[in-house]
Amino acid sequence: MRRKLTLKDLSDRLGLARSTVSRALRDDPQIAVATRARVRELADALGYHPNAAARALTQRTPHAVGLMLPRSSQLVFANPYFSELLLGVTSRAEEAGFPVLLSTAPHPDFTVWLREGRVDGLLVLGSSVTDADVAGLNRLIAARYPVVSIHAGPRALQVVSIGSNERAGVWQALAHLQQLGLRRVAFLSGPRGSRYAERRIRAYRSGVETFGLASDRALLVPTDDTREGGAEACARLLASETPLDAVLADNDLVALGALSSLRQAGRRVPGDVSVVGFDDTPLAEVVSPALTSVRQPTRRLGEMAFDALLSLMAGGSAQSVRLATRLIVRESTGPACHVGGAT
Amino acid sequence: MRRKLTLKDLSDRLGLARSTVSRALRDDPQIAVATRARVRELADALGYHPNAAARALTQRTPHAVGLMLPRSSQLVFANPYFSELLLGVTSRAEEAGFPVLLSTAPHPDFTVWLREGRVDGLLVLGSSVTDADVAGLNRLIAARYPVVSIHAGPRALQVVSIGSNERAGVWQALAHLQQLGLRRVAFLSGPRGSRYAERRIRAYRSGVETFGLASDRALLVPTDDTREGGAEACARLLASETPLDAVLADNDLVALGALSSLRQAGRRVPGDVSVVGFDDTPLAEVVSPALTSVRQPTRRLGEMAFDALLSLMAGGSAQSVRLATRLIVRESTGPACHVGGAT
DNA sequence: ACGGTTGCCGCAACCGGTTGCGAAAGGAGC
DNA sequence: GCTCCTTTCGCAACCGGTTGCGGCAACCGT
Repeated sequence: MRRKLTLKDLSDRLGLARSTVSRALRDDPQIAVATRARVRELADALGYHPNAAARALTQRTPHAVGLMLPRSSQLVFANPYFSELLLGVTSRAEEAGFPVLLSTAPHPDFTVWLREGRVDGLLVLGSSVTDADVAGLNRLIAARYPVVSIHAGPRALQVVSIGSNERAGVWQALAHLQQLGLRRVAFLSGPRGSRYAERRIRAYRSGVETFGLASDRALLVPTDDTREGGAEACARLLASETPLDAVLADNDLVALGALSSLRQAGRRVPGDVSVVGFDDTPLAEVVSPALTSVRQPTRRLGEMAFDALLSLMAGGSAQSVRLATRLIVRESTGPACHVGGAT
Repeated sequence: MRRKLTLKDLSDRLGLARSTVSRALRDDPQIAVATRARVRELADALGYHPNAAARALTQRTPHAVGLMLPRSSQLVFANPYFSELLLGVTSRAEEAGFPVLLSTAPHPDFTVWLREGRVDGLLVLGSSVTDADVAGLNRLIAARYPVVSIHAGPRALQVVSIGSNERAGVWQALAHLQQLGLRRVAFLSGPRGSRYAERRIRAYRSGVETFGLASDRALLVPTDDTREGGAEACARLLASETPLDAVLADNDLVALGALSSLRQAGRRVPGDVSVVGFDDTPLAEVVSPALTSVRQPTRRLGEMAFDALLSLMAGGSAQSVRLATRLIVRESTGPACHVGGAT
């Protein structure tokens, strides 16, 4: 039973040629209607489905798109942000009838899929592209393989990227804090060295300058972008006794970590320290105090990335896009209020 | 440039036969070492990779496994529980060198992948299998296609399933609440009609009886398993003035919803009402008060499911498994304390 | 009744690899 | 110098479909 049915099996039973059966199944008008019906009937009865590989060999039809995840997939899945992104991608992919091939494999392995024709296009998470990956990807892109990056990757990566305007996002947060009269704003950034984190760090630095906030090296603390990392970084910051009015986190998870460290240290939020997250994941409104966060149009990002890829795969062109971010103000930010506690 | 390289291209350039080139690339000892090197070199230089479809045609080697998501993929991605599951699956899949094909397509479409040979095995989420899907899946299974279900599906589904002992989980929660002296325990269940939800409802009912808790139809409120649904259901429950000591939620999201409704209604947690979640997602420890929750070995579930599938694909056998759950007690449950508020 | 259409269908080549087997080239042994 | 055995390759068939084109029968008109 497990034995695969082939066209030949059908044609033998029907006393027809393979080609005839093939055409009949594809509703070729060349074949008499009666014959078509007869073939279709047997095929249904036997549960026949043409072999995908064989069909792919002649019909150069699109098959699937690949989504390349970072090696540390744990990071991805732990962050609801990526869930949202994935949702955007898969929802569009479903509409287009494309399965999504997921891989946490190292990039080189993955790009092979493209060359092998297992996938017809590649979606990469810009933040997960390392310098070591750039060359391989650039080669693919130069060879006109469809590749789209979600968020910009390393500068050297010559790829269409769909991202949000992170610089503006950081600035929105800083402007908000400045308006609240907060000057000493720490940034719990992503891991030092990643282009992605460096980009936001630059945005933070220039923002600090632009808005006339306190510039202090001690206020920049890298994290590993996890909640635990955020908590630990924030705890270290507090332990260093650096004066602190507010914390801007690289993502919501880090912000949650900061919240718990602040609570442990007995600092009130937002009375003593305001906290701003990034991404505006569902977590933000769940936690208490509800998190002020820079909203990215995350799902839309996933959708647009897929659409861009689709266009590329169809032989068309696609442009890089920077979507706007928006600051969602909730309870975790507010003016400093030196009532209760010390003084 | 986009023109695909074929074996023939290589063989022509090298003045060798296709077969020789093919063998050389696969390091066949039949081929002289020098020749192998020469071939490999050119292949590398040209960036040649054999076409996956063509290769699949002759080598009946495993290619990928499919993960069948429910139609409402939004639900899946919104729940960190599934992220964890996915992490388990993909981490194992990566080790095994299997890409994971994701689909939110309706099941019939998906099972076709299996028949077409696009995937060599299928992982389904038991909770997302509808009665309409059962027949098709059973047919596949009867034909000895490798299928593994994560959590048990409908009773009629004859599939190997890897799940947790949900009945025990529900009982653990109820036992805990009983020990706290709480008798009126509401259950915010999953959607009525789904086999999955009904299973837990049965567990709840029998648990209520076993532990001598209050049995009241009004205490059973179905939700759609989202946070909003949980909030709304809990609000309705409160509005109905049904006396209430504790709430057991179908998952952590629902529990979070309940928390916010309770807060809005001015009920203290756990002073007035205790809340227990299910799944013990990362959310549980983030929210305040931190959520007591029934922990499922979620990631392990994903891993074991993949392993079972792998075994099936290798022609071996696999057994259904029920993993144990564990109650993680945090701040959201405690003895009733009628101090502050009314009376 | 006969040449010409038309409608259906089958032959065979092809997609891009893999593989069994036989043949040519080269070296060893005598 | 002539067998005989290896080593190294190439021929051809095959995997399971798709497709160009040609053949055959039935049917048409006259």
